[in-house]
Amino acid sequence: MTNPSITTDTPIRVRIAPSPTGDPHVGTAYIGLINFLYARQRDGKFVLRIEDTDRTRFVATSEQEIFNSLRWLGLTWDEGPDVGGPYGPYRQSERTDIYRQHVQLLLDNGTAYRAFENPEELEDLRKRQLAAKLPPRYDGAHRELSQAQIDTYLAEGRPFVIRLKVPAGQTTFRDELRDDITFDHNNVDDQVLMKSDGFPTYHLANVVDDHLMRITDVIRAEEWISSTPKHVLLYNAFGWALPRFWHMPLLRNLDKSKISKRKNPVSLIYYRQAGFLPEAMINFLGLMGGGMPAPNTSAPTDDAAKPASSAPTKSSETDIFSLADMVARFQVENIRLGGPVFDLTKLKWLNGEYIRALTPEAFYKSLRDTILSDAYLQQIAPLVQTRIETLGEFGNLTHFLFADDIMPPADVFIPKKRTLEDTLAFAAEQLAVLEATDWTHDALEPALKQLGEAHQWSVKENFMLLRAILTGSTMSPPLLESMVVFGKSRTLDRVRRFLDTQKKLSQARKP
RNA sequence: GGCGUUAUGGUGUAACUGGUUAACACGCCGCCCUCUCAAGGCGGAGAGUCCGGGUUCGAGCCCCGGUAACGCUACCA
Repeated sequence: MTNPSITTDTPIRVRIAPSPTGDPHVGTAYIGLINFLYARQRDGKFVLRIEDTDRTRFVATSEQEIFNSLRWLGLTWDEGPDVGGPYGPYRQSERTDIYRQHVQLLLDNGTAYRAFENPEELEDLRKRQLAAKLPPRYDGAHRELSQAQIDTYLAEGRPFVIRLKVPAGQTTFRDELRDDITFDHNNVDDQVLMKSDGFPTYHLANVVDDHLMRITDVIRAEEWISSTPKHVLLYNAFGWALPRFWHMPLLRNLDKSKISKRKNPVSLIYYRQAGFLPEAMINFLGLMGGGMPAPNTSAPTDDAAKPASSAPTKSSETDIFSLADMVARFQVENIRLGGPVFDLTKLKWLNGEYIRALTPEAFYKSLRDTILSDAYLQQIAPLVQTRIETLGEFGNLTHFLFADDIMPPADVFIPKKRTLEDTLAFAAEQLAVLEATDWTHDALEPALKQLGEAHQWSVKENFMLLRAILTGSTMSPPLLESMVVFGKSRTLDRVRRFLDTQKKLSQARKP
């Protein structure tokens, strides 16, 4: 009864499917790298698909930033929204008809059904279940509605979702890195496949697209393991062959939790703007989870006989390698499954190695392309023109835009009439507002002022605190303009680091 | 709570198909070099492989049972 698997001679096709909901994520780059390598090593195709089915979280600039960041790292794709390809469109928002047709198939063959509850009712159900200490999941109330009832609801124009009808039993699937994994269907929810707005959820879109795009290997993050049974059920419901599944470990914060912006910079834009070299970044990602054998271990078997008077292996031979090296030697099946900590300290060391390896010319060029680019300097110049009397003073006022270790002393950042605690609490509020605001002067100003009013902080106190955090001083070029120039990801990182450091300081003070 | 996954120094990894004193790198400490700081060189501390059983002449690798961490548990992906 199980579907035939993808056979070994099917041309390899893999994909990454990022969501344009914010800054491009290091996790996307990591999964992208593994997919890229897998395809390149097998003469396969690497597809980029944009999963923009969640209208509520959609960020307009995000897609382009995803393109830019992946290209910056050298992870180029063979098919995608911008380069086209034989299985397009590659943007899910442009494939809604396809999903609608396919979900109709499921409705027709009885593997899916309409459910007419609204979000409030579902939330209610959830709360009741939680209160009764039951696992929160859909109770299947509309699983077996009569045709008459359905028609009535439809005639009323009542909104509905389409859910997967999970049968009794269990599903076992093979994870290429872990062998068989079994889930009892008691633990698989009747997943929503089509939202009431007519857009599919990830689960439906992902299966339909992977099949239609002839994806042979689904290489994605471990967080998807729990929903794989739903996907398998969907493949079965359509009568399609299963792809191979490879679930990669999740990148972690220092405390081992899933990597998050609260605890670690995760934006690829941040890394680019903060002056990390793409070669170092991609190298570092290649270190995560292993999979990269030492250069001489996989040597042809013939000369394995000789003792190979093993000279101490230099770090430059084991930890430092290029994307091309990875294509040549990386082995996905050797990936270690423990979640690797994304350790900035080692990334910075690696980046330093790459910087030192540059010729003086190349080093100068990379400075001029990034931290000292014409574009950057041109944005900065107008901010200081009226504030300096000799050109030599340029650095006095702009040093914070070129430095990475800004930390204001307490007497600078705490307003006269505020306590340390209040100030830090307010700064945390500022961070939350900044995270949620478009990075333009016109959006930032009202957002910050509104926050100040809500907490009875004067504009002066409000802006001065932020100024202190960003510049380390109470005197600087105009705050909002400076923030815009400095960029969202680096500004947020600076505020987060400030809060983090202050938190550690106050903890150290307590005992 | 339920389900799933994972587990080697602080961190990233290595250890052939069970085989000897668990290796390399980052970080940390010390020394050398040096006008300073880096870089570089040399050296050091730091794990007995999550815990408890078992199989075996022999277990980080195999088996059983725990524990912990993480993930999922949405009309998000």
